[in-house]
Amino acid sequence: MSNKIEILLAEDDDNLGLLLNSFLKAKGFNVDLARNGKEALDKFNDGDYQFLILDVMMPEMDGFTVAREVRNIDKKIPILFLTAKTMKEDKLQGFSIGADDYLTKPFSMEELVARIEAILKRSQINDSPLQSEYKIGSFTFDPEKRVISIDGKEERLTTKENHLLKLLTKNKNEVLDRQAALRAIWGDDNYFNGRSMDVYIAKLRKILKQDETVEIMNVHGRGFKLIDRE
Amino acid sequence: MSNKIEILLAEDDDNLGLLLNSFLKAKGFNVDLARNGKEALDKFNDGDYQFLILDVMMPEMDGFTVAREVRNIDKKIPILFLTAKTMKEDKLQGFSIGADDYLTKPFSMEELVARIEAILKRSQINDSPLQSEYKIGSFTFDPEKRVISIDGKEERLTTKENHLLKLLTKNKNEVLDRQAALRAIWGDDNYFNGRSMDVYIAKLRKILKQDETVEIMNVHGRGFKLIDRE
DNA sequence: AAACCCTGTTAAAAAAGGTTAACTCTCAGA
DNA sequence: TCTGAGAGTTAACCTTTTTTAACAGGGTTT
Repeated sequence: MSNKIEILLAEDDDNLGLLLNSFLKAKGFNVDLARNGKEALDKFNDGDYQFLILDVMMPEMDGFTVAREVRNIDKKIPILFLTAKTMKEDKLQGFSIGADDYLTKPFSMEELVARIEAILKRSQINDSPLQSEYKIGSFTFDPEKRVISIDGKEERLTTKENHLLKLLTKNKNEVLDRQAALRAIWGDDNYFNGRSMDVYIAKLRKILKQDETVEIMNVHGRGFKLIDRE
Repeated sequence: MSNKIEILLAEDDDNLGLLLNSFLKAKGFNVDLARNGKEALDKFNDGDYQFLILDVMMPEMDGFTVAREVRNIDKKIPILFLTAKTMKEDKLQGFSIGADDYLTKPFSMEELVARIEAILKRSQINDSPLQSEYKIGSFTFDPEKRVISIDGKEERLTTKENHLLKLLTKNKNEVLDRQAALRAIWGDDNYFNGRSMDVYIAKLRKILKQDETVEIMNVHGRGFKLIDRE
């Protein structure tokens, strides 16, 4: 774990992809390259990125679709779109999804970096998620280590427990959409995965019971809300 | 839950949005940023804000429309509009909807804060809803916790019960418009949702029966009125 | 007062969620 | 290779929440 910004770059054109990759790395970012939308989404769900650069046109899943999925579970992460087209409609669609910026190919490397830094400057001021540890009531939760601790006692979390708690935590005091969580963790929101998730909610509740000010509340038909009255 | 003023800021221009967001946070407000009108309305219906700042021109749903919907269920919450245009007509329309103030872009951050504080000073004098708890007769209702209590006895409310009671409470001793409530809670005011709401009214009445001075009264063809003779 | 729409209430059905335990699978260590 | 622990899923059963149905009144209008 360095303290560098983790960027997820989704670009299907290998020439451009690798070029951007090495350039951004040289500029001091940590870059992870995905070659299509599906891969990008998978990586996002697994990892813990601070920035997304998405090509709009990609095989498997286009950039907008990726962004929509991402926005369901993370309202704040900056997203920058790359597109070959100048189309206004695309632009509008992008912004309505919650794009932070937009770059039309071809563009210069310097311009890209400038945009990234501008966005980071704006967004970093308030919420700097540059730490891998989160506070939940008097718990400390480290999704990287997959450990939650209270009063010095550490508890190891399983992959699924960890992932679910991470999503809840990112959406602390807001509703985590049920379907979105299922797609992010299980990849599919069928009936059985739903039941499985409920089982994990029960497990997490058992852990969180140690602090009265913390609670996972159900919002019927919508999802769950991690409440922290600390 | 802090004791800061909760501001809902609806602004589609990310540059301005994030700038305002961080500036207002620095000034000691709690700010929630919505990127379009629809999102703003959803957040408003979910949350519990004390102040609205609405950009007039936004995708999905413009600021005026948001304000109209909001005013249907909350007559008092201060609304400040932001607009790029100097148009008098807009201004008039804004005020006719019930705007408390109006700011034309570009404006200075200081000016915005000054206006906000002026409005708050005016409105706070009468009703200070700076607590998340409401009094209804001898009940205490906490919509955040989804709990209503009397004589030390707590009762948990379901999502729908809670939402409906919250709307009634915000409109205590005033008529809560039927259609408006349906749109806010169910998203749609069709026949069945209407009947469903009536069922919830019955449930709430059963709870509120414990205090003689409290009553949910029907206003034929218009809606319901939570009466508190305390 | 007849017709019509709106509301009140209760019960039943349906959908969603909570919990526990059994079952399956995988993978590491004997 | 066998065994057992740990992780995850499925099953079963139960409770809660929400919707729909059914029936009974009220209020309004003509």
